Amino acid sequence: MTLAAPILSRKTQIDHTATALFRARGYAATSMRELATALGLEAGSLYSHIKSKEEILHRVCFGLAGAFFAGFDGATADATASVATQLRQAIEAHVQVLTRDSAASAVFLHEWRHLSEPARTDFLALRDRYEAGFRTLVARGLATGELHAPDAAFAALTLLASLNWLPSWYRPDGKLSPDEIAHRLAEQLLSGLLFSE
Amino acid sequence: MTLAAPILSRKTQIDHTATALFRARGYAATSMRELATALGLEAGSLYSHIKSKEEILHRVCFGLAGAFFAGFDGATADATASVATQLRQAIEAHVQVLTRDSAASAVFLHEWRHLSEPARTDFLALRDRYEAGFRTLVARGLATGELHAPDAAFAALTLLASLNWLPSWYRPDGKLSPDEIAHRLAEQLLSGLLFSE
DNA sequence: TTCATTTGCTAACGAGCGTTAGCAAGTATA
DNA sequence: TATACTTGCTAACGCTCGTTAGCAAATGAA
Repeated sequence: MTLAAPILSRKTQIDHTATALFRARGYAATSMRELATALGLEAGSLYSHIKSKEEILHRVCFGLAGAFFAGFDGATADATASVATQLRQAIEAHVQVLTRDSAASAVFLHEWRHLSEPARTDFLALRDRYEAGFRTLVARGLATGELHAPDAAFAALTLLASLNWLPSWYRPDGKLSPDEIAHRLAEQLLSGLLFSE
Repeated sequence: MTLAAPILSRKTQIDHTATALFRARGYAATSMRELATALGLEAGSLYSHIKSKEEILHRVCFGLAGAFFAGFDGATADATASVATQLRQAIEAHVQVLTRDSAASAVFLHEWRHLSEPARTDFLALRDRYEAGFRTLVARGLATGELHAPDAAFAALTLLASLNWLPSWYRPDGKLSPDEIAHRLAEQLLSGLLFSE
């Protein structure tokens, strides 16, 4: 019997390290040689595990899209809940993904533009579909009278905007826990949408 | 007498075109040859007008910082106005800068990381000083009881986050005018901060 | 033991990068 | 007309880029 197998496969290690570098320096400004050095390898060795630099970016972007969708679906699964409750849970789920993997989130939010076609178009379609989920939720809230806003699309965009800036300042060792951040964000954003709190 | 001098100096044209490219492709992924081609020049010719690629980025980032400060100072000049009014005007001023020069704003918000030291540190200090202006305004509002929030710093950060996502989706030919956008954003964000509207 | 797989190395490729030097034409000033 | 400045060109520099080929050592399965 050998020692325990590595917890993470080499490929996964590459993805994680690359994500951190892409976040810190940007995709275009991160070289494969930097990435290899960060992993204690030579540049050429990376290609025993991956096919290309862009493949890593692709995996990170689409992987996180999946995480966001899973969170949203979970938050809105209970159709008997009020729209306000569903929206609050969707916000909290979104924030949980952002904080659980903030580096990947930053890449997801900012580096997707370096995907080449057709991946780039596919990605934007996915992102739009996700935003549409929030849009629809807000629109339903307006219809039932639970929420107030001049325009559902505008309100949904602003809401996601507040959330998506989070990876720019969130630090895992900050004084607020992810749950507290999620709760406060939901509170601050919804009390602007809800009739009298 | 010659014809009217060019409205924009060659240097300014370079800055504008570079800003658009930096926004669309990112600083690192924009080559000087691309920039030259977009201006109908050869790459080497750029250096009759500028000293380096980074010099352009520096001018864009610090120029916009100046614009943001000017807007904020104008919005908060009247010390007799209520804090809520000052904050609303500061939001509107911020949005006006973001919409008036949305490409430069996007560069300001996302590409500053490619500044090398010491410019990068100087830039971050400037940005923090600007955010502190909002932080202080919100804190004063909490003190006077005009605003409610669990934490001034957190509220200010969320507020700016909502605004700063704007260059990601704003289109000058969209259905909402900059003024309408500014007004709606201020309304949506403040009605979450103000006691009963 | 034999064979295939995994993992990593060295060396090199063609390409593109930011930038510079040196030159030439046009324009403004004297 | 002479002088200086502006603007732009061509050609090239040293460098770094992503990626590949070929080889070697270690590992696991048969």
